[in-house]
Amino acid sequence: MGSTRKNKPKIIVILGPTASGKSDLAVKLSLRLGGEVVSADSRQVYGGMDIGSGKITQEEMKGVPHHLLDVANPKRKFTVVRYKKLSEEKVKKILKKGKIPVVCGGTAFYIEALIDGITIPEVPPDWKMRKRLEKETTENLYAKLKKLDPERAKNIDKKNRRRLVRAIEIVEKSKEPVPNIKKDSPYQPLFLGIKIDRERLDNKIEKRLKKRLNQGMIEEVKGLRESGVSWKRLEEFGLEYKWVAQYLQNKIDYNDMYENIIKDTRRLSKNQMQWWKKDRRINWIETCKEAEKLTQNFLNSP
RNA sequence: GCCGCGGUAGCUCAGUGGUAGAGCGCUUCUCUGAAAAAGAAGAGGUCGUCAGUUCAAUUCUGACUCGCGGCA
Repeated sequence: MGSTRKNKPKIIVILGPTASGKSDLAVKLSLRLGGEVVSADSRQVYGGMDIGSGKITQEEMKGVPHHLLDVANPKRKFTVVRYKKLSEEKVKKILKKGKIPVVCGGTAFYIEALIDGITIPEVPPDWKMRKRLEKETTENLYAKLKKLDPERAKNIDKKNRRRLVRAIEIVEKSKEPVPNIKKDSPYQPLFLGIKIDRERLDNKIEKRLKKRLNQGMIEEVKGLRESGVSWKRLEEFGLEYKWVAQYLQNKIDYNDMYENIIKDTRRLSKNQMQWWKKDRRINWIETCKEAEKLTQNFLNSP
């Protein structure tokens, strides 16, 4: 394993909680070392969702190419598998040009799919089947899975309906048990995690929300609705889109919208950290200098 | 000053004559085509204070105290 590792292409990953300043760092590093940014953000893949998802602007890119932004239509569902496929293609192209891919984003699952090369069963979602299964009680779903695939039933979260439905879907469509998850990274990654204390992050979250509201975030959501994105769909995107959609439907007042966005964003940042805190590969950095130093050492090493 | 309503978990509030619950927050955790998604577990309360009735009071009674509203 150690010997093949050297042949793997180098890739840089910038991660961190929402509002921690990942995009800026990605641009800075890319300029310094000739990199191109591959976004890893489950909402920024959608066109038209700019302000609410905090998409980097043309100006902020400072000429650094950015990928995996605006590659999907918000009316349709985009999934990890699609992300994995598209991002792998982009990374390959960037490497071919002799540039360094800089993966940057807050969607841990997407990063894992790309960097760790996890295999996801080749069974596309069957929404009709899911709708049917949704009607069953959680206990029934679990019993059903236990019968179909006792192995998977052993370690699945028994009360998580969404997971149960997916597992049943895999078994029923593929006629085979859910395969064990496999991880096989095709890359040699350097993980840079942005370290920021709770209080400072909370301040940034609130400041950022105010900025987005000033930039016309509410108008953006209104525009999406007018272009045919349903309220239900908007609410699925969560956070800004969910609460602004409720506000626009007069379900909640402005203040509740504001507070709920703050609340959910804080919760999100905690959940993101939960995902990463056990990953020993991540270098937690506080300054740009540290990042540059680590990057340089990484690129100079064999 | 009088009348009314209220004081229960960090917050908003349920509730019961046999020492208590929910939602949110908080802590910890999971993660196999929705992942900013979907879930799990846990820690928090001498039920405003004092006294009375009672085998037993957070629950009934009284006084006090604090908050809110109304009348003076």
